[in-house]
Amino acid sequence: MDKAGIREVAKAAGVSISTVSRTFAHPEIVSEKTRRKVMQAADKLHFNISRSAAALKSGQTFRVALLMNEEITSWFNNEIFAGINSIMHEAGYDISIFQHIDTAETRRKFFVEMPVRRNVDAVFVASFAIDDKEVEQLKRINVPIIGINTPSVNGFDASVSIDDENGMYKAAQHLINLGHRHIVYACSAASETMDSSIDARGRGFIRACENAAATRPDLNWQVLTVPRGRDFADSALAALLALDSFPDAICCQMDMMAIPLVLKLERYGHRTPRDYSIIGFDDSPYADTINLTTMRQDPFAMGRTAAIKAVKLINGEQLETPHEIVQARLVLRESDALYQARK
Amino acid sequence: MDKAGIREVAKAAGVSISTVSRTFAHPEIVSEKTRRKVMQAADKLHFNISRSAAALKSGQTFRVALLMNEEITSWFNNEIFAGINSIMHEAGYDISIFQHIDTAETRRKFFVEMPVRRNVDAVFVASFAIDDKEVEQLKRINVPIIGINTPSVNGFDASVSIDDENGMYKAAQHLINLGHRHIVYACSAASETMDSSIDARGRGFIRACENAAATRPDLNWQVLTVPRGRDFADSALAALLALDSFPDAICCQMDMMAIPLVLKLERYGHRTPRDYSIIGFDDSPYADTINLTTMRQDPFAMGRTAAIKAVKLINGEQLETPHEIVQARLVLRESDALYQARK
DNA sequence: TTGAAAGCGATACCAG
DNA sequence: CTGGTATCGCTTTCAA
Repeated sequence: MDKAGIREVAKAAGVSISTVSRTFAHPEIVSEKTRRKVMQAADKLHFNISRSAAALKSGQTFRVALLMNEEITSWFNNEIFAGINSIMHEAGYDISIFQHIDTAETRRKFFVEMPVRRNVDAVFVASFAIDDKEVEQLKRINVPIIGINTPSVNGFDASVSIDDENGMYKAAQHLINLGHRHIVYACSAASETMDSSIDARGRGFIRACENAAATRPDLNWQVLTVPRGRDFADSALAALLALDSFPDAICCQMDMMAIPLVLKLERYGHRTPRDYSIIGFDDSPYADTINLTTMRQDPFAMGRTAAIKAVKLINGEQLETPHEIVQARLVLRESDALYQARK
Repeated sequence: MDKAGIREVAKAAGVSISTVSRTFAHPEIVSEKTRRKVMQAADKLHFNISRSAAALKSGQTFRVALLMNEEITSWFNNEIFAGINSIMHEAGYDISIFQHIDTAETRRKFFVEMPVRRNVDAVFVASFAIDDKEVEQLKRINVPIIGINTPSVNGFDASVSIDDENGMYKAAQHLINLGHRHIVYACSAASETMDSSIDARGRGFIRACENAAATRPDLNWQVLTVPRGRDFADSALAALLALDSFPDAICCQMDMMAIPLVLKLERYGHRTPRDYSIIGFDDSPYADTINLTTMRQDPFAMGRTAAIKAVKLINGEQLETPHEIVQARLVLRESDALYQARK
């Protein structure tokens, strides 16, 4: 019943619609008196400005896309999203989320459909690589493309990534420096359909171990890969317990691997740091509660950084440093100790 | 350089813009041949339809608002959001998130600003109460208002809520049935500025205990309230350890209270279920990992349910059951056991 | 089945 | 500082 149009407000206030428009868009160039009149009328009529109309005129959509592999309910994705939103919401943008861009089918669907059906002012790609053809398709919509933790930065207008390789290198090095002899890297298998940024962590581990092996011939290290999926941690637990000898150090691809391991290994007589050292990656919830030594990254901050870049790009500004790399930081807690031979 | 307009597509395809529009909006009423021509031209020109223009015409904004107290990074809010998004995204809507509507100031700001600046087709209110005046203000924007876990359903067009009171009643009753003598309810203080749905849990606990006390005069129960904030779990831990006698059962307001407690109490010699029973509420991450008995709720499903209602409401449909209440379910794991007198 | 034309609601340029 | 007016890109009768 109440269609609070700009016109009726104009009429009620006794001014033109141009003036009403100005009152909202550029209040400073409208006379104090007129402004008050308009505002009063607007209030009385429960007038809301139409974003769609404003968007149409301006050519912007005030909407950005966020592409991610897996679900938004994962710790990482959620933090990224919250970080992006903390900037974009203030700036007047909403976020359109595209989840599970992780199978050939959903990817195809996305890259065909999204440019046509959704309109966005920028697109964020989180944690996975898109190939050249896909970049090409995205470019058609002619808006900035910002990468977050993308394995390659090719075709992106801006990006912020954590140095996964080096982060895990440091984690492994820490374990090596503690004197450990038998180190295993526990990780879930890489996806076959996509190149995920997390895969670089394994390479960091291997590099550290290979380096060390040169001067430490007694160093025994191995990569233990378990299938992806809901219970990758249980799979790793089982695989670990089935080893010829239990390792004295475990390097985990992520905290979500490490946390269940320290909790459950205890039931099998392996207690950290008494019996083995373990290190995680992420510093995600409960890492501090269980005193897990881990590599900290701050995806919320990365989301913010990416969003700030996006806003600048949208506004046509140039970026000083379009591509940023951040380092993970070792946070020492109590799941690691100097190597001691088992009695 | 490339302004892929509907007009140039029309020209390129040799048809009118009406036909181009129809090809996208109602493909079925366009002849096969024409449709192909149009699609081809559209492809070639990298044409993307403008949502803003479509929205303007249709009167919809294809955007909904989600109001929540606290942050979206909490487990509950994140699940709710993911649930809503799983439906709304498919239906073509994006979600505008308003966080921290939890102080007098932010609330005022929100209720004044959002109706004016943002346009939405529906608004979701998650986990807190809004007062009559605020409902009034929301109603001005004249769109459906859907509540999720709102203490009152007053003024809402639809809602889905968990029965917090009864859920916690059941949790407490379970502990009582186990024969426990000394039960404490560990919770963080209610917010002073808002009525949160979670507050009902405490009432459920109290009701169960008062009931039981009638026939069980030896039952010793108490409510242990700690300040809200980052380290409420540590506060509770300290408070628990400072009690005259350690309880034989702990009933927790939520898993995020229970999980750190079981983990940390162990260091002080209290092990569950050997020394005490403990029950959580939520069934949130790691509850299963540590074998926590808890009351399960499914916020993702609640988000979906709410979203489905919203879509119907937006489309002018009537709801069979606008207001739904769901029950939490006891999931038995291994943090509870029959009461046994301490040696 | 297709085309012409009238808006949807705001913006901004150009006069006054 | 304020008022007309063309315009943004699409949707939707109404005719043909």
